[in-house]
Amino acid sequence: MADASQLATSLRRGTLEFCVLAMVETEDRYGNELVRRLGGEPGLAAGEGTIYPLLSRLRRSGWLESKWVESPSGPPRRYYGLTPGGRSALDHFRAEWVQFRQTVDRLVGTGEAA
Amino acid sequence: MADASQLATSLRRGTLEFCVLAMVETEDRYGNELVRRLGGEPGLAAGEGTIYPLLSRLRRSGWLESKWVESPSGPPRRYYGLTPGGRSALDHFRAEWVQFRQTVDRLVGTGEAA
DNA sequence: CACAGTACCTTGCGCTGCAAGGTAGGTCCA
DNA sequence: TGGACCTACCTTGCAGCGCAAGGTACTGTG
Repeated sequence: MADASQLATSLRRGTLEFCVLAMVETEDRYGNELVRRLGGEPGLAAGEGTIYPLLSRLRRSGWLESKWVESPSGPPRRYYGLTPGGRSALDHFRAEWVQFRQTVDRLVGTGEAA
Repeated sequence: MADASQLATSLRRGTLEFCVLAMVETEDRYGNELVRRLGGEPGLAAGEGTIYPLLSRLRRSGWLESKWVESPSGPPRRYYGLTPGGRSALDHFRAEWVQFRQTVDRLVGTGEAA
């Protein structure tokens, strides 16, 4: 039911989309680039089958906008950028995340007050 | 898609079960008690429809054990306690959580190190 | 006895992450 | 030219979890 990989998967839920928003906050990025970058993040690695549907959802939600850009070598890329709505959603998440993190730290005790 | 309540719901995913494990770590507790206690935790409030199936899953996983205890007033209660397997799962989660939390903090930037 | 309160559980749904499969354009080299 | 390989995009079907809503049963009170 919840072995090591399942654990990481469950933790990702609901957080991944905001990590993606944060990654395109300062600079436009394209799908495959995000897959590679997330692959290097411990606990957040996600494949194409996760990222592409996620990007589509965020686009439909009006949080991301995209534009096609020719690649210097290879097929064209769809670059994603943050919309004003996406920025405010990200800000909202940041506030919620801080509170959530504190609650979990206090409840499960990260080991400092055991 | 992901408004305020949806956001909190998604964050809960995968974390709630370990918060429950932590809550019965030092003392046996029963279902309704856990529902009430979680109700007071910001970002973790969960109803009966969430907690009871969760407790059943944890029991089937061998992480929790339960015993029926007569109540001084009202129907009997099913008290839950941590098994050795549950304790090791909780320890595993603690390690995973710290890493995950750090990754998210770094990626989305909680504002302190922006 | 009816009613309210406590405590347990189940059903059906929606959302999300994922593995697997599929399309198409570009590059390289023989 | 043609085939192999890479890049980059997207879709389908499945599984798990949280949840609202609905349901059962026991206890105490007026």
